[in-house]
Amino acid sequence: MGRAPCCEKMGLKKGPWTPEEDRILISHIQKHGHANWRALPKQAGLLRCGKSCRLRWINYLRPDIKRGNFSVEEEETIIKLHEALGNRWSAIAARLPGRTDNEIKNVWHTHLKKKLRQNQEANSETKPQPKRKVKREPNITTESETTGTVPMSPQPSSSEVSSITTGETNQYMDVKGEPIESFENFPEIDESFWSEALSSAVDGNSNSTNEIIQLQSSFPMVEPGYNCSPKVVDDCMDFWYNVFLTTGDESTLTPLF
DNA sequence: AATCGCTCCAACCGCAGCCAT
DNA sequence: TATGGCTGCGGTTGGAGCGAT
Repeated sequence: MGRAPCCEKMGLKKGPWTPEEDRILISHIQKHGHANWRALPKQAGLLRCGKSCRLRWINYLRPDIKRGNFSVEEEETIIKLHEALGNRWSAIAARLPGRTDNEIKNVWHTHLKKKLRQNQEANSETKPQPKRKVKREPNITTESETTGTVPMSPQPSSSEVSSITTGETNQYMDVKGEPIESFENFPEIDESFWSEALSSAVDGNSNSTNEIIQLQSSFPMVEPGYNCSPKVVDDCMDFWYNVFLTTGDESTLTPLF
């Protein structure tokens, strides 16, 4: 795929915007809108690339931008949403009116990550591990801090899978109570399904949550055993728990019990 | 007053995905 | 189906600001 020439090759300006450039950009967008970012700087008479104009507008000049420090409520919302959605800054920003993805990303890296780590350290010293394991995004763990990699939907660890076994024997049972030796023929679900479903559920898209409900009714979890793979069961439970974390609606926890 | 080190944030870079042809 | 153009997104960086020494 061909790439557009970069600003320098085109003789365009980079770096901080001047008040005059801001004024020109605002004035042009107010008069003509921003249907075509690539054509905009030329039309407006700015020596900037479209990308730079778009970023300046979205992150700084837009009239609905909320300036100033984040409130405690906003920070808590970001933490909850990040736990549920991972590094999907634009998705998080969509739920915080007046805040941009760039701003949220910055506040996460400068304040919240640190704050969360301190909380986790404090909790691990004082509290025993909860029985119900919450799937956390790996970028808030010590490991990802060092690697910097952020997979969206981490595979459950062996300990997570074993959390739904029949206790001390570590043996999975089928609906008849017979031991399951292999999950080879059990249905599996693509990881992206869950992240998509969670986004939709949080957005209030009932079609998506209906899909999960149908999935659960196909694979009941309240039987003496499970007739789907442990991973599907675990993902179902994590899905509802993440919806609860994001929406705060306790009724979403009902399918867990 | 000068320097150093750290924090914060605006802006850039490169890639992925969508859409038109 | 393949290709090219464009936008949007997430990761990263550079430098201004500020406090400590």
